[in-house]
Amino acid sequence: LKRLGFSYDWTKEVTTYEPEYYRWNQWMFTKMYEKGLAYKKFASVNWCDTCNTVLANEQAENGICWRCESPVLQKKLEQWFFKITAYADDLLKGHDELTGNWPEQVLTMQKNWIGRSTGLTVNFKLESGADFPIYTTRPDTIYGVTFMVIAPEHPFLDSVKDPKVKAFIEKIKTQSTIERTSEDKEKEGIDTGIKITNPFTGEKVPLFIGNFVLMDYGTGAIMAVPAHDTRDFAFAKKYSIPIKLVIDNPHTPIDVKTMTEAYVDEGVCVNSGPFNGISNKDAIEKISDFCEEKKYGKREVNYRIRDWLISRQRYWGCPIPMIYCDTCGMLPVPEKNLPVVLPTQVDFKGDSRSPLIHMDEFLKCTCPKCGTPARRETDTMDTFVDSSWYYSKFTSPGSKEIFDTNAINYWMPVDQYIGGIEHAVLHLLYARFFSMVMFDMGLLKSKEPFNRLLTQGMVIKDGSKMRKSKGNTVDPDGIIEKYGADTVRLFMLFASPPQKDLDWSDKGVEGSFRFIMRVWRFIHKHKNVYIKNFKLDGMQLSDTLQNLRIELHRTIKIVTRDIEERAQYNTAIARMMELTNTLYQADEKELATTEGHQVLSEVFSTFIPMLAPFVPHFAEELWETLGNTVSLTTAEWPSFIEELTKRDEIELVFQVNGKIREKIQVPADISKEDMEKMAMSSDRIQDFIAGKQIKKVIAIPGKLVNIVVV
RNA sequence: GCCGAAGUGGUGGAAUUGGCAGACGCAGCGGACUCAAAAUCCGCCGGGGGUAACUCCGUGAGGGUUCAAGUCCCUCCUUCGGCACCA
Repeated sequence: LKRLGFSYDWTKEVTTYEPEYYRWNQWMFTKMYEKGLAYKKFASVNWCDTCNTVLANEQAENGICWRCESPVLQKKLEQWFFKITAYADDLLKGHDELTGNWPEQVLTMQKNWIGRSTGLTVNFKLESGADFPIYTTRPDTIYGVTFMVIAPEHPFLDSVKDPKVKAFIEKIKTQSTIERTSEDKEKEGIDTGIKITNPFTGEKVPLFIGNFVLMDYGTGAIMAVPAHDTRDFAFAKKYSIPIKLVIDNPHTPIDVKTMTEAYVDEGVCVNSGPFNGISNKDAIEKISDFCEEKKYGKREVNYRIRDWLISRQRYWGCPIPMIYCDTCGMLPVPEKNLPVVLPTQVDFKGDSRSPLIHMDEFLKCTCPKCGTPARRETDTMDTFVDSSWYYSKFTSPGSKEIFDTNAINYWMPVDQYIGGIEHAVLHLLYARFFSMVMFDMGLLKSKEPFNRLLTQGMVIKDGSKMRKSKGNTVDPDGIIEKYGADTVRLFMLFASPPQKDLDWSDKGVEGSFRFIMRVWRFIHKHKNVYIKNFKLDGMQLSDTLQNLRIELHRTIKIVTRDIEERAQYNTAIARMMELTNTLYQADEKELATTEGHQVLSEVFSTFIPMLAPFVPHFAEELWETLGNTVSLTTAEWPSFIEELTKRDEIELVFQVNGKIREKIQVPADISKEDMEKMAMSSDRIQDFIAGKQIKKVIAIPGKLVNIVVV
């Protein structure tokens, strides 16, 4: 990083493994515990056997551990969670603010991950008269229910006696996540013999256990409408369950007997009691109203996102600051006793458990309430907790409180954040959640942590992402040795826009080196003409010099926009290469005049600062060569004169029927009428329109004239 | 299956709101300089036809809108990414 000349402010460095940093993790945790945003629950969780720890949903990618790529199992364990679901709506609403400044792709991924759906929770009835609640987003199909399905893990099934049913439940429970969600997942189920009553129709339908119903979404049980749901249809066919049509295709009526797949499109309600004849779209609202009036159930919002499981059975991490007392129960460590320091003198026993469990000096403590012996929580926090708020700690790394108020209000939110797309539903979601929690605690003045986000592409080498663990990295030292650090910087920025993936190749690195050397030679050749306080006001310039000035100001404008607004550095560099080409093509005799010296002085005093962010060492050296004594790092970014970004003459294009037939040079301020006249009087245009009828003439000022003939 | 992004010369990639497709590089070809080479400077560089002026075609494929489409709309193909029994 140092050889490449990156400008980090190391006085703001923070280190997440230092107790002085992670004490604030613990402080945040206790605050969140007080607010009910951190809680412990016994739940089925993702477990990685290789890492010997649980994982968050976001970290169990397709049933594979994100760190070691081994299959994830489900285990029932008591674990700590952050209640990110309480912020699901805020996280979604915040997207409005981010639209345009965050890549659409990231917003979409987060939106899908949060997975908000609106529907109806309906209480079906057991024979005992007790409620059997289900969740549906398709109230319009409720008259078509022919069976019900419940998740194998559902506690409702604990009382089931039938040995065949019990055996089925055990079989499904032992399957791994991958087995249960594999590609050729066959829907499997068994009839419990229990009958459930549909409050809308009074019909009694069988209750099945199904491997495809998820315990932790909705109520863990569903109503099944085979006529209008693909999964229900397949299940009904397999177990010979009746199918009842309640939405008909208004164009070609459906015959239930000959149906080969569920009808999932829009249509008209049939067999639906009072709702017959209306469109199913209207029926969604009408049936929901009816349901609420009759007190069968109520409208509800559900989310796909799960609470963030943050406990880890890893030793290396920030200890969760909780104490267990036999008399007082579970208590957070009081603020004055923070941080709970992770012991670094540890003895790894070689078993799968955290060494903290064997360390009495860590484990044993006194209850902060009653003073009797108690023990500490031995789980540590997910490392993603550290990175969920570090950006705000950068504002005041040494502060006694979590943040220095003035500093945090000055710096936050982050103007420009940069990261990989792989963090779309991991770090970027967690960081937004934390930022919102900190906002609600009054720590931050903005809800969103990052105003603008740029997701840079991956660097690909030999077909896969360049990474240390793959061993396909390219060391820049070789190229630095040969061409210098600035060439490496320039080349990488010039190769492609930062958002795009880049297939690494050093082909073309010569071009960047050549450009730098071209600039070097030109400036050294003319360094003696440089006037510090040049004065171009009121000077009459020759066409060549005026043109050079215009090119300069256009370049400043474009480069400024490419950096500030577009983050497209390759085109900024291309533009500076063009300016260099113009300099080389300028008449040496004209450059040697007094006016020429003035113009060159303007060029040098703006071009070099423009180069500085790309090639800082090189620019600094040239700057000094010109006799400047103050470093470029404190120089102002060059400004441009808008008037000088406009050319006096422009090239006008004449088209006949959309095809270019002639190009001519005209004054830039030519009127629309004159443009048309010139086009009409052109000999070449006349050749093309002679004897034809002119239908239309389109003139776009400053651009072209198109004559439409038939 | 659903959602999203992308597809432009030999090659990396350009192209404000629809307005000259291929900027700027790399590779290649030619010229100048040199005893020669390197470096440098200058020029050419999508395809077909034509001696030439010029002309026709061309942004994954096929349609459409428009005076005008790489850009907008529809259908499809390919690649990459995300979600994936979410009821």
